[in-house]
Amino acid sequence: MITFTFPNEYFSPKATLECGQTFRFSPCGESAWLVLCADKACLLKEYAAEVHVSCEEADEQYFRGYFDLETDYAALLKEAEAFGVPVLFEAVRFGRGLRILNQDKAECLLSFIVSQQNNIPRIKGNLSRLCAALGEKKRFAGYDYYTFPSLERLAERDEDFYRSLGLGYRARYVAASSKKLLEEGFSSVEGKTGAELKRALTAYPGIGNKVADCISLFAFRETAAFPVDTWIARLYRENFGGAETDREKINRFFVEKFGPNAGIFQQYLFYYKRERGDAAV
DNA sequence: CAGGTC
DNA sequence: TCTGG
Repeated sequence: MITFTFPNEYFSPKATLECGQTFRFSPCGESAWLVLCADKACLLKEYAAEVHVSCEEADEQYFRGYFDLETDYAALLKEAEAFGVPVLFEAVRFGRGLRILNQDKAECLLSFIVSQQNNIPRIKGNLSRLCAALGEKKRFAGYDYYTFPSLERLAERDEDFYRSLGLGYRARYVAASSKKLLEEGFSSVEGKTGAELKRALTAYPGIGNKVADCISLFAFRETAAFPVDTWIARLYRENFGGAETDREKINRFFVEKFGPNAGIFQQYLFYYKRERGDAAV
């Protein structure tokens, strides 16, 4: 096991983990979290001025990439503030240290199918049962955890099995998309970006525009992808005086307004609106 | 009612 | 349209 550090000025484990982009993490006492992705695990510990990341030696580069540590968030926050939009200014202040993760593609795809019309505690429960049932048991830093299941294991189960884990009507989508992933992998999205990537992702069963934007942003580094959910739609009405109700139109409104990094700013806005829905701006 | 999709 | 906080 090795430990590397990163200044916490632009890395807040709490904001990064709790903003809703991932569901596979658990607090370990005060200011520490066990974070899981694919078949890997790491431990985050927050100190006064830095975050310590502990993982297997072979996984260091993986987690540096996972936590997006090569990206300059100081510049991104400056860019966000320069728009002069009060609610965005407050959101980046509130969510300071939030970083967009670079997640495993298959895990992200299936996780966000599970996330639709769902709440975070239940999504976490669904995914943890899914991993316990089909994943591989491993141990890291004294903690037992289950890996995200392989596509082989996922694809051999049917809808009824996923329903038994509590996925509800999403069970059909998980079963069908797992099979598609095992058969063709990501061949249909390979080399695609932007709108083409989004369209290709919506070809997987259970993936519509909103979930496709989430997967584009969280697993394909598509920083302009701007997921529009109920919270963003509310933000659009309450903070931007918007009148449109069509979510694709709301999506275009924000992408045109905030440009190529709109998706990153979306995550700050979403986190702020969900945590501080009562705030004046 | 919850970060929708078919 | 599933389901539970």
